[in-house]
Amino acid sequence: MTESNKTAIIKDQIYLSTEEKIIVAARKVFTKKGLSGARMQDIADEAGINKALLHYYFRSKDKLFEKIFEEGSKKMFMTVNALVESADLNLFQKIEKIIEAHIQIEIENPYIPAFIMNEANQNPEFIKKFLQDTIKLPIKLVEQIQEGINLGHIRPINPVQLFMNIMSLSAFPFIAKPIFQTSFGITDEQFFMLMEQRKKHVVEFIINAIKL
Amino acid sequence: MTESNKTAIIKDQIYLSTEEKIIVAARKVFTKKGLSGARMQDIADEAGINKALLHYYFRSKDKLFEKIFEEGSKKMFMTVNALVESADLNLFQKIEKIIEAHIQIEIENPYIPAFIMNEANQNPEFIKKFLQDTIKLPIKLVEQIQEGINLGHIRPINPVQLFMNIMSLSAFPFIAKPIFQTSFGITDEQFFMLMEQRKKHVVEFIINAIKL
DNA sequence: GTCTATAGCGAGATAGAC
DNA sequence: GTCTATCTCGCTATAGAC
Repeated sequence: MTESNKTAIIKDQIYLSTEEKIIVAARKVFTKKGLSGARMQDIADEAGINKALLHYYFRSKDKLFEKIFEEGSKKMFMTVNALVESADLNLFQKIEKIIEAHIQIEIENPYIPAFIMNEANQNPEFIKKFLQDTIKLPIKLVEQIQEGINLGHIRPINPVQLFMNIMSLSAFPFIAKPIFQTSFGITDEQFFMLMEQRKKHVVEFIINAIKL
Repeated sequence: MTESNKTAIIKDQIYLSTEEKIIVAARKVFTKKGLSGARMQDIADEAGINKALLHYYFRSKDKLFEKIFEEGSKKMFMTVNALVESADLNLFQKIEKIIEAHIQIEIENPYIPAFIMNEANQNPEFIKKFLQDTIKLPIKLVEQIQEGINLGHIRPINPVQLFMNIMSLSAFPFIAKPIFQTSFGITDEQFFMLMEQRKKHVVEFIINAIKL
């Protein structure tokens, strides 16, 4: 990103290089429309530049998509994974942190869960190769759950099912957002208020479900 | 569907009219690839017929897609909705029936949840118009939850959050199937065994979470 | 009702001027 | 680095023979 680049964009209020403008625009279009649904023209329009420039900065649509998918999936998985495998939280603390962090990230990036799941389903081979370093078995968490059962702190439960529950309760409302909004007849603002409340709700719900 | 039609297809073992073969093929391709990702050629190949025939039976790709989306969304929502709003089940029975039916339908149609959510996110206007008759506020269920709280049968809880929990715990694992399979390193068969177990697991999990 | 051939357009990608 | 113009191909859709 050169200086001449940046200064040319002051009219747009935000001080972004062309490359950054492309990223922002591509993020918006790809996360909404997916790889096959997105059009390079839409991204160019959104960025306020020409189609040819997209190819100048990123060789192809696929390359640009990979960039966006990588940053999106990293954002989603990295924080949660770190918490899932952290060594210095007990089980209940860990569940609380995971859920609060997970839902918070989704509030800030509501399109990402559906975006990732969509591409993961439509192109599993690509995603498996792409995410095999990012997605790991939650060994530490599973151990802690097993330990909690052995010590009689929580009910007997399949750790894998519990892990799926934690992820499901955090992520699904964002994936089903348009369905739930239609069903409940609520605005975006009301939906996000529900999700704010949901942080505490899901933590309590899970603790009540498992604790003895 | 004419007789000559049917008899021409006996070589395929299964006795399907051309129209039915198209539906079956379109269901497979659309649910996997989505509207924008699907190719009419792929559907024709899958059905063992020519592209032109697709247009003969269904005027356009969009029309064919609507057919598939409608049957898919109906299959998913109708049974669950009927249970949600049924008058002759108490709250605990109802939660049990909803979850068992929901997961069972998804075991039989594992691609449908991701299919519906994907299109709902990529084209919310279309979906809202399309599903506004199908998706209703779960009034009866919400009343029963409120009643359970008032009678001291269950903990105080936001009925809307509980409804989202029921749906999340049933649907999300199928949407995140490729992710979970990568994470756990399990086959399709093992995944479906997990989902069979999950029927009872989720019912118990929710009951434990809410009952006093 | 089913096929082959092709029209027609939209989209990704490139050439080349500035 | 950015633009306009254009190439090329793939895809939806239709025409028309059988």
